[in-house]
Amino acid sequence: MPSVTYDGVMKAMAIPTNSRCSIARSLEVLGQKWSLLIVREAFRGRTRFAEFQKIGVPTDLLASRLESLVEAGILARRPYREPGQRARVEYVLTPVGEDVLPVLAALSEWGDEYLPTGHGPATIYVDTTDDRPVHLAFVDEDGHVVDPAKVAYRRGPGALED
Amino acid sequence: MPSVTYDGVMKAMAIPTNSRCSIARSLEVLGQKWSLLIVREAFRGRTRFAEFQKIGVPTDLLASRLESLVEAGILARRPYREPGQRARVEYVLTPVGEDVLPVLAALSEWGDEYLPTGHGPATIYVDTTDDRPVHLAFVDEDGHVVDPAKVAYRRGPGALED
DNA sequence: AGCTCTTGCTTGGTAATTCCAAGGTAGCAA
DNA sequence: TTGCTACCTTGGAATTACCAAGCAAGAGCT
Repeated sequence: MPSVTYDGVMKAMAIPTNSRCSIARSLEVLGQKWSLLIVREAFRGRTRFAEFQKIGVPTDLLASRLESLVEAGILARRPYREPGQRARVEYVLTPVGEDVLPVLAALSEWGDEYLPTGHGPATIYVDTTDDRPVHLAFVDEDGHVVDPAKVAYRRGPGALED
Repeated sequence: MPSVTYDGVMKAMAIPTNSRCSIARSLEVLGQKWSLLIVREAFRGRTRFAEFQKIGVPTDLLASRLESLVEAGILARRPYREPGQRARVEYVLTPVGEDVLPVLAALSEWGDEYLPTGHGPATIYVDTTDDRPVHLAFVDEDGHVVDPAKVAYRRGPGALED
């Protein structure tokens, strides 16, 4: 598993910003057009360039986004060779990439709630041990679910003035 | 509270896509540059144009994003008047907007984990009833926390053929 | 060897989006 | 009437995204 650091990503991507806000930092890699949809496809088991292409992303952007996602440690290039075929590379989720799932789930739940299609959710999240549906929630340190309306944003140790 | 529907948003925003994927639909409004950072500021209690400007968003984009967010029902325009001042409008989170918090929390937690600054998290999430920290987790229908590594993506009732 | 096919990208030109600096407007106070 | 402030517009340059076409490397076929 690659060691991914903020400075490392900034240096490699030549991004000038140095935001103290982790949302802003996350969005620098995940907030570009198509990035999260590519990660979504990776969660669906897609690994190859041609498979990712099916979602409609232009090929030049796909190449560029795959590079960024590999750079950020979300995807890893893995060589493979099918019998009688040439060696190729595929893109697989790393543990870092697997931890993006809550972001996808949060967007998914919000969209299903407030931008419904009338056909029901296209994707659901399940516990693979028993196939029962799960959903995102805020929990306290004891693992008890907390009413989201009671949850608020507070300044942490890394906050700057203002 | 405004009634926000997918078709309503699509019609109002003249967006041609009609994705079955709720992630893609959410990203049409929340995935534009600055949108989520503006919502983040709203959670920090910012309400006015000049306050939002401080995060560095160009004014023309800010005006445009505020309009989109109001259109999507995430923010609401509220007239106000300070003594001896003219009447103005401010932008406040609606219940729809408050439900975007898990998206911000998910991005925040991922960024703090994998793109750390070395100064600790700039923001934390707390239960306002007792000020204890909370975090996002997948829970099953009984409210029990599920190991995220065991959670997977499945096709739901609204999924199209592949 | 030569030809074709597929996958995984580049490249070149155009369209859309974002950025930046400047200006405009409405009301209030002097 | 002349500022002043908050909230935007506007024009134009820079960046980003899109689209069609092409290219390179290896495998299979003849």
